[in-house]
Amino acid sequence: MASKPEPEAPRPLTPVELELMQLVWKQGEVSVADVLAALPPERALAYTSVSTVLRILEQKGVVHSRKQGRGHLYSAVLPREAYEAQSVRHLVDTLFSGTPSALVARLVEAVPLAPDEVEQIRKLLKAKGDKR
Amino acid sequence: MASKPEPEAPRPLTPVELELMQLVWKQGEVSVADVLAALPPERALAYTSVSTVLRILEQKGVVHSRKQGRGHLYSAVLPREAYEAQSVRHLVDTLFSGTPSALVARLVEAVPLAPDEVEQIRKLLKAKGDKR
DNA sequence: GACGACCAACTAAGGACTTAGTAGTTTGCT
DNA sequence: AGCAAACTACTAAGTCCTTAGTTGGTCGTC
Repeated sequence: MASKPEPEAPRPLTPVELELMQLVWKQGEVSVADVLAALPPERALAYTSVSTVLRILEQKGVVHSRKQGRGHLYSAVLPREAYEAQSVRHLVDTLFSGTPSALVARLVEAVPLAPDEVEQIRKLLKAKGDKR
Repeated sequence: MASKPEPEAPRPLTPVELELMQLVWKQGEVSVADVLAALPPERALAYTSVSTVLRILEQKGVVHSRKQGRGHLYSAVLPREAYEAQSVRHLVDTLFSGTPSALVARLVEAVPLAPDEVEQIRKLLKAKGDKR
């Protein structure tokens, strides 16, 4: 059978995994050294730690690696947008009983919104509203 | 000094903790048996497991307990709205570089929005926009 | 062809999370 | 007062997460 490739348990990324993924998403294809260099100076992880986390991310199917010279180059399999979508959905489902407007309600009251942010959101809705 | 009561490390709730908190928030003041009874039938946790998690939540300062008859009654210290706000802020900060509209953009494209949901959100924005 | 630098895989240790058992205490009832 | 049921605190086992060391392989250079 095996008709569907199985989205393979979209488990949320752990904090460190997310931290490194941010850099992978930003840079496209990276070596361990690249990631290490891109980390803020106060975040002094060991080379082997970064290497281990990247390997775990590969096991989880979040990144892919190809051999290059001495080492490997890692690149994202899971696009950033997909992970963002998955995270938002998860939050709506677990905390806002599946009601997106409840999330937005909390957002506008809990986060200081600049006027242009409000305008931005309004445009998004307009586009959505018109499209149906 | 001790001028501020310290929001005492708003660490995110773990999955089980959140699951039980949903029931505490819904029911107001609950015993272990209440929580156990409110769990869906397919979620067969042992009495002692629920008891343990509630005790942990108390240690973390998320709930408060008072003695009542044989056992304890637990009630939320952290209001649901506060936790919702904290969660949304966390998501905006970690994944959307502090840009709320980016979250909403992802939301409207990733979650199927009913027309009245769109209308709901629009009203929220209107209220916000007018207020400034 | 050997050496030094770089790199990956394995391993490990400490902590947190989940689940639940055991043992001992409290309570209500007879 | 004594017993059974209910309840709590302690404890523990298994898993995952985070961090990093060790070991052994690979590559470019002399």
